[in-house]
Amino acid sequence: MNNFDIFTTKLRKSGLRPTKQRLKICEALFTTDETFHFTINDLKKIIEVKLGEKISLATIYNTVYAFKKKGYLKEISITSEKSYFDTNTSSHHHFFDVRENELIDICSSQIQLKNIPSPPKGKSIKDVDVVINIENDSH
Amino acid sequence: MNNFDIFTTKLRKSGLRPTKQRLKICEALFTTDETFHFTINDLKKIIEVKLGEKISLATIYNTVYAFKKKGYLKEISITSEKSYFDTNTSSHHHFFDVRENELIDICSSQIQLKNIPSPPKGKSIKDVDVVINIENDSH
DNA sequence: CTGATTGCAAATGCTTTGCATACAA
DNA sequence: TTGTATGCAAAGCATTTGCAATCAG
Repeated sequence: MNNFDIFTTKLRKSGLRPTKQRLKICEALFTTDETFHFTINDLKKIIEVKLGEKISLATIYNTVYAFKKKGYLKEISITSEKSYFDTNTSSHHHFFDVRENELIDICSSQIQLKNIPSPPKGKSIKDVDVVINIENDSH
Repeated sequence: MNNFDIFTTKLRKSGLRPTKQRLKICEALFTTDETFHFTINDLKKIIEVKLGEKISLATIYNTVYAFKKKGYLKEISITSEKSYFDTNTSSHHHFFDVRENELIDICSSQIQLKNIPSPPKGKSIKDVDVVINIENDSH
């Protein structure tokens, strides 16, 4: 399966039609082997600079949130004014530098979580996020 | 030490003068034995309804962030458009209902975290947040 | 008194919405 | 062709800023 087919499938499964702009968004998100963290604005910049395409914010927002809902992207739980997303959708955790607003992945197998309590009645666990907030030593 | 003195001390230690408005904010935050979660807007409403005092958002923001910086309040790491704060500053974790935007405390001793990786060089760990995202079973 | 704080209103930044135009099917 | 998606601009919130009026010390 080539990239075009992969992207088209991802979009269709997310309930979106494979339009030119959305294929560009897929190209920015899903062509590199390495995963990365981004804000909506980062993504817009990447598409403009690397792919030479101007896409409206509205389209980027709705595509990213559709992918998040479908599980192709994860939103990261941090105390920041912007939303951060991660193309690494496997279960894993993060260091978050609170001064620099910088994220670093932590492999999920590295941290052991035990005795996770049961959720309230009628609720089930979607996922568990661990954020290790860090800052410069000089504090 | 009475409440007025406690509040005055907290404010002074946070680098703020004990003004009438700020004492009201303290009253809303630190008089109940039970801890609670709130957004800036929640806090404004609480002060208006329970204490019959209108305080400008600007004052609430800068007071809450001063208290956070000093460690009298904690900001909670969740994927939400608003900032959530917690008057419970002891180390503990949260359930977060992603549909209802509802937070529930989890006592820190309940969850066991092992093998927390070392932070990058020059950085030290400020704190560790665990968020268990939950949703209704009917999904 | 006097300088720091408040309160307001305006600005900012992120995100969402509405609608005419463009485009995939 | 035809209906859905896009793009733009404008609206909506949360949060921040600037400055004249107020108040704590």
